[in-house]
Amino acid sequence: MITLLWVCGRTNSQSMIPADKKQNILDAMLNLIVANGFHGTPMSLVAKEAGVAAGTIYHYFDSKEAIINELYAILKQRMGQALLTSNPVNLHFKTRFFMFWRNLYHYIVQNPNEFIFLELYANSPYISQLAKTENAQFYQPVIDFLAQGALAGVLREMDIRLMVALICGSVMVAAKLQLSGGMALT
Amino acid sequence: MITLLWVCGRTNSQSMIPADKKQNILDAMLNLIVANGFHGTPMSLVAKEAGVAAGTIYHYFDSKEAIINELYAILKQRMGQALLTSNPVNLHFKTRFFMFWRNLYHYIVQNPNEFIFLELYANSPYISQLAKTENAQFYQPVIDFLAQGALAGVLREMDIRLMVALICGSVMVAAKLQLSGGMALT
Amino acid sequence: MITLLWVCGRTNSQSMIPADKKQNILDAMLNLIVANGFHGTPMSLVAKEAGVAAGTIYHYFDSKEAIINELYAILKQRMGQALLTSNPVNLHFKTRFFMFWRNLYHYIVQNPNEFIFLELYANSPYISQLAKTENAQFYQPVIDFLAQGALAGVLREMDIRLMVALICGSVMVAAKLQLSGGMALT
Amino acid sequence: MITLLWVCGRTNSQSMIPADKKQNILDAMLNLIVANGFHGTPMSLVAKEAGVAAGTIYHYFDSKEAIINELYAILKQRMGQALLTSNPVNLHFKTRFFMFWRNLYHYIVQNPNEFIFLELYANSPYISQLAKTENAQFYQPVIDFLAQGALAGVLREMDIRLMVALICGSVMVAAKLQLSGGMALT
DNA sequence: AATGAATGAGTCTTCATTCAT
DNA sequence: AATGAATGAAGACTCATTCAT
Repeated sequence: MITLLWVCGRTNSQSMIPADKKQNILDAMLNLIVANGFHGTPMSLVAKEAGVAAGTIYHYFDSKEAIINELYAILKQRMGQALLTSNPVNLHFKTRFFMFWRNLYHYIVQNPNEFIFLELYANSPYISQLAKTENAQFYQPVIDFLAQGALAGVLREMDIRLMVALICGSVMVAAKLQLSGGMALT
Repeated sequence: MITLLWVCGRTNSQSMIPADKKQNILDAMLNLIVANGFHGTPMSLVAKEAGVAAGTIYHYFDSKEAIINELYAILKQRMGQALLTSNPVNLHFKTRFFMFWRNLYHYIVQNPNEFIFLELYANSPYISQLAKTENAQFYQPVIDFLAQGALAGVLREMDIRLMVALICGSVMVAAKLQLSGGMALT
Repeated sequence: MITLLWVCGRTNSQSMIPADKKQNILDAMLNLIVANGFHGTPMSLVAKEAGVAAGTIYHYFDSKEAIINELYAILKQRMGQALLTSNPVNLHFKTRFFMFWRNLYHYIVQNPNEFIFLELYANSPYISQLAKTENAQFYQPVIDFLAQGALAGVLREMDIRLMVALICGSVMVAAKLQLSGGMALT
Repeated sequence: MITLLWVCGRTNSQSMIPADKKQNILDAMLNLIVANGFHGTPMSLVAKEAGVAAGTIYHYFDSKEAIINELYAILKQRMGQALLTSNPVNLHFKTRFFMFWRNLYHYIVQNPNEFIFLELYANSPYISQLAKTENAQFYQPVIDFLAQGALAGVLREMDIRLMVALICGSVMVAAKLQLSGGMALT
């Protein structure tokens, strides 16, 4: 007997290729966490948003925390790449400085959810202290850049780390301001 | 016969005056939330840390959320007062500017838990949007100050809000840096 | 130093005589249980409604259940007396029959809360089975009356208990109908 | 080695088909509520009685109240159907009258728990007022029947609602009497 | 690989009762 | 006698994770 039922019975997820599923899970987790926070995001909701069954998630990830950690690793790298865009080493120092500032600013404004997640993650006691240590590498490209500038005498010999903090802090707050209020930066 | 022994014989919780209990609960909540996050802080743990029974907490607060909201209101006010310390209106503008910066910096470095809580709260989806709107008054003293400077021509006519953001952002990041690393600011 | 504060400080309950307090507690329990049910009536609410402190209740009663049981005993007796009003033994049988019906009907309509409480109590698994056995005495006057009628040949020799049930059932339902709907009985 | 033990080794709940589980939960709730009342029936006990885990209940129902409401809807319908058994419209009026009486009586005597639950529910402040309004449809078949009789002149033009109340009240009390005492009705 | 029903530990909260004052 | 703060055992419900299908 031939039946068409299995055709109709196929859910969306049955036709999804595995790579899509994993990506869908990560996307769902990102958006839900930004909207509701870590603990406001039950796995059942992630499953629904990703279009898979709850149990399926555990074929791709070991645990909820594992998803979040992987998500963090991916987004951290994406942000790092964004910082280096159009910023070759051979450019003038001042040019590169503004380029960093602009790149970070645009990344945040154009990918607010990713940035909000990174901040949530960095501030959250949810993650292990180990992960926080890695966090130091977060701004490594900027650190390298500024260290180079210091050697070249452009920057005073003050603590490079403080510079990084001041720059990044100002960019973040400026970007947040635009996101929340609608003020455009020139 | 007058004796002081009864003072020692009283159990911990019985000897606490009500004001102490409420304060202990707030303190316990603050420290636990900073250590473990909102959702990593069960009421049972707050009770144990505060030295009271679980049910006792509900004589002083309506709910877990009510404790957190009250804590936020208290800390927001404390931080606001810290900003205005030694910062009379009749001082020179530049002097006041640095005073703001120093006050905020010192407040954060000396009360890291309070500051971390305020940031957690401000970034958390846990709190209502209403509370977030009130949050705007957070930096009101700084806003007022800068607006005044703008009128006096010391500051360019750029958006005051951006200034506030840049200043506060830089202070926060600098303070965070000191807290995490041990770098002293001069 | 003379102070008037103690005058103002006196709460209502301080000036209450004990008999009043006990009565207030019973009244509060009755009305609250009718409105909210046994389990919807916390002792704290009874205390507030009665105008006494929570702990005070335990000077007059052993427990919540004890209050309810005492309340039941009182109301059962009041209803029994209402049934016998203007119903002397020497009246004509038929007259007495209608008098029972009327008395019960009026009692219910005029004291709906008391009647509702008696029904709640009788139907509730809250009370012990022991109390339910005593419940049989509930309609004892009516039973006695009907038994007498049976002997006199006015009533057929059918089960007196069935008669009681039929009469009481009809009265109750009729009274409930009036209470809920506004239909007057002639 | 082939063994049949795995059949026995299956736990109870795993071998249950979903329909059974839902039914078991409803059955457990019915019996426990009749025995202990609404508030004397914790979900943990329902779970144990139904042979499922506590959390499982919440796959089939939204809340404790939802179970109770669904139970009520089911039992109300069952009782309504019982009333109409062997009671076609074309029968003689008097015959139908007795049939109603007998049907209700037998339903109550044969399904005492169901009936007790229906009464508990109807009298309980546990349920919403909305549900109580629907309750009016409870005796709709009887109301319709009596209205028809009134038109036909068999019944005096007295309030149909009173009639319904009197009949139902008498049946209920008679049935209760039998259930409690062992008196048989002829 | 995919499902989703099932689990049960853990959460916030309520409340009858006690007891120091 | 009276107070009401304090207690802590339960209660309803959630949710990360497992596992038979």
